[in-house]
Amino acid sequence: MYQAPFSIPVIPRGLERCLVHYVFYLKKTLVIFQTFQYNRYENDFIYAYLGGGGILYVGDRMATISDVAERAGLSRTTVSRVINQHPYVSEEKKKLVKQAMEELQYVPNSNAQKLRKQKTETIAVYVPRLTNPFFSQLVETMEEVAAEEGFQLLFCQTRYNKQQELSYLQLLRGKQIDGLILTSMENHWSEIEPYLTYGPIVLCNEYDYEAKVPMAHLDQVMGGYIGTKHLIDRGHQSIVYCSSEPGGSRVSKGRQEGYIKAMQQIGISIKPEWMYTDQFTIEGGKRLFYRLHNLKERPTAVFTGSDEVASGLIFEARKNGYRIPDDLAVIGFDDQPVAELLGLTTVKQPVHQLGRTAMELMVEQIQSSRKISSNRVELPFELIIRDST
Amino acid sequence: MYQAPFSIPVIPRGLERCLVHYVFYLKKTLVIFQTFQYNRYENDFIYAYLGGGGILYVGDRMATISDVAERAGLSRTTVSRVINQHPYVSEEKKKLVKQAMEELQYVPNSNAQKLRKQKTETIAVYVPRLTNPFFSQLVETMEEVAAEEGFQLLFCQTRYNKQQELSYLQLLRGKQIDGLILTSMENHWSEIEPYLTYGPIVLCNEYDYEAKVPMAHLDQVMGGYIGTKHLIDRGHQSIVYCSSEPGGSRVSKGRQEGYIKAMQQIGISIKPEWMYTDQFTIEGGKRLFYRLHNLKERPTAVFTGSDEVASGLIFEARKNGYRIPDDLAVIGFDDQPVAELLGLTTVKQPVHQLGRTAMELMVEQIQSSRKISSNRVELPFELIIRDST
DNA sequence: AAGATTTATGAAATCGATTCCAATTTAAGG
DNA sequence: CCTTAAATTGGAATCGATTTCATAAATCTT
Repeated sequence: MYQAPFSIPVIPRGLERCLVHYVFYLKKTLVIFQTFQYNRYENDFIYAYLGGGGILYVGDRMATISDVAERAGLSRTTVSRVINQHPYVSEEKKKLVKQAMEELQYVPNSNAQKLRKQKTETIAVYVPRLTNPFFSQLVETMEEVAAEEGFQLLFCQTRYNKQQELSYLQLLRGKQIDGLILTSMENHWSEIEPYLTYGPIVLCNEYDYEAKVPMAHLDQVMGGYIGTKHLIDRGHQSIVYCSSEPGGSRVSKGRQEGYIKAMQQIGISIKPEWMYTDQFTIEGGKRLFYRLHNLKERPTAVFTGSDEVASGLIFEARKNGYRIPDDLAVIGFDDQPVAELLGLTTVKQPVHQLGRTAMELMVEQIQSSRKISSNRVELPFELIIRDST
Repeated sequence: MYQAPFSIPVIPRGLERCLVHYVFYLKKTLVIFQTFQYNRYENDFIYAYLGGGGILYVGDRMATISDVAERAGLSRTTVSRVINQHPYVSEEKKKLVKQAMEELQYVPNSNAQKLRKQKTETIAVYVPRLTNPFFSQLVETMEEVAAEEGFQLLFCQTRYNKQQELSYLQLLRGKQIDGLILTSMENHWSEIEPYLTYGPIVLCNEYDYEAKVPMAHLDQVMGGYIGTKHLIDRGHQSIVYCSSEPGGSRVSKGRQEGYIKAMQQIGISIKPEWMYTDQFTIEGGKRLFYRLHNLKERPTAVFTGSDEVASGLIFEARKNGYRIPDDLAVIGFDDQPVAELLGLTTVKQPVHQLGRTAMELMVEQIQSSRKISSNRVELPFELIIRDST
């Protein structure tokens, strides 16, 4: 190993960074060797800069509460009291502190606050994927409500992945978030329940009657029923069901139950080739069309679990000369913006209300310390009839 | 004030919570008075429970690194080394530590880590609003890349609000995030630049040639030009321009510039009533239709700054008996999923690549300590011709 | 075999806030 | 004017981790 031909002074902590930055700024190469073993891995003093350009911002050390206290000639305690709006601080000192904060451009280090206060003012939202307009609307609303209430939103996509979902649950244990909203559930509730010890969980859209937690959702059985019933009322008998969500989600199970209920009510026995549960995108809708198209006995109507699937299906059907709804009636789900544009009959979900309610339940939960209630809010569906049925 | 008829023992910190929880569990009412004045506001000992029900989870105290150290019969330092995968820990002790962590279900408190390490592994993304599919796609991709790289995503909507945007910038100063990605900019760059001292900022979609920060964006002038040129090539002369973003954004300015360039190239002088800059939703597209419909001299083609506006416009036009593109040609922007469904000609933005590039630039920026480069990545547009022109 | 490295470990300091506890001053009550 | 309660203030402990610094044991070098 290279042996420096001169003795190297110990560089005080903090200074070494500045040195490197300065040399970087001068566009020179700097190599500092220090032989103390611990430097090797804990704070690597060996730097080499090998070219390039750009402007370097070496930030000043951020002002801390101690700086403010010193400048104001008061104790940290008093400054903290001003920050947190405690009573029992005289107007006079309050003004001194505020001025010092202003002058130093002081902003409290939120990690220190979180550590000490043991709360984070952050709520995580788990969504399978964001590009589904249903979920992006949900998240948009939730962010709005959270912001109103002074909370931040940590955003996670589970990508319909069980393992991903479980790994994100660790955020609760690591005290990184105050609470968790699940908009879908890949794992069984019993897998998730233990995490309640570490903080509140709220279900939104997704639901489970076993779970003793607040939830905002819709009666999916009713949703499936309403949609199917509408198709039946239009005179259809051979109706295909295609759900939007994979896995063992209650949501899709409920919808399917509603479909079956409606069909049985008029005494139609359901053929196995009428059930599809693996499509949940526009592309999925297109694929669905070809599957149906190739059936010996083609259905006359399709109940889809999302407007995305419905639009893909209609798109591909039209391309193949089908007239909608005469050759094939299609009903969607959600009432996404695209539904209006395409004249799609659909079962409307009150997304805004859903998101708002869930977030409000969460905030309430957090603010009422650790009391866990199982407040269940069920919102109504609405059938929007357009031209596709 | 109520005077307790007996002396009340001082309740040790920590126990009081448990007491309350236990009494709650028993569904009794408990009132604890303590007369020490400080309790009044700093930690309120006065509880009263007045009914209700539910299950109470009184979490165990979370295991800390000290607990792990004690159980393993080692020091905190060694445990920390195992957590952070430092070398110089013998296999034997490593196993001891891992076992202790397992047994205690230990998860490090991330706030303590952030405080000590002075980094948060969290990146904030500012988006004007999420329900615009362009932005939701962007965020989806960014979250994916961030997750790959081990970062979390804090999600903020600025709602096209200058003040909101500035207030969110404080997150950087409060060390709550390692970096910030802006997908739109309400404020002038000079307002934002000072915050660079506190951490890296990356521009995505939005851009500003003055800003010496990494950015991933598209040549919006070219985008505006390509779209307009296409309409001109189709034989149109009276072309209305409608941009998707309000405010002084470079993006819309650039696009407008491209439009003007294309028009001037063939010697058409632009009428003031051909320029609209305040519509950016489906509803906005509908409104736009009526404005155009009421003009004495109706245009034959419209260049819109987003597929949303374009679809609203087409929807309303068709409702009023227009044939597209014969009576009115419309070109969109973005190539959102809806464009294909509606057969909308559009200027496609490579959203995935845009989001991925921006996030990669950010991660690189964070990992290369504080070196600030002005790496600018410009991605290409693509014209997608369908049936609306 | 002596000196120089490398490996391995832990006690104590530190990150930047809040909370506890004690002490002092001011106001209210009788 | 004395007693009691309320209003102020600050020093030290604490939150739960990482990093510094010191020191000892094992391994190389020559």
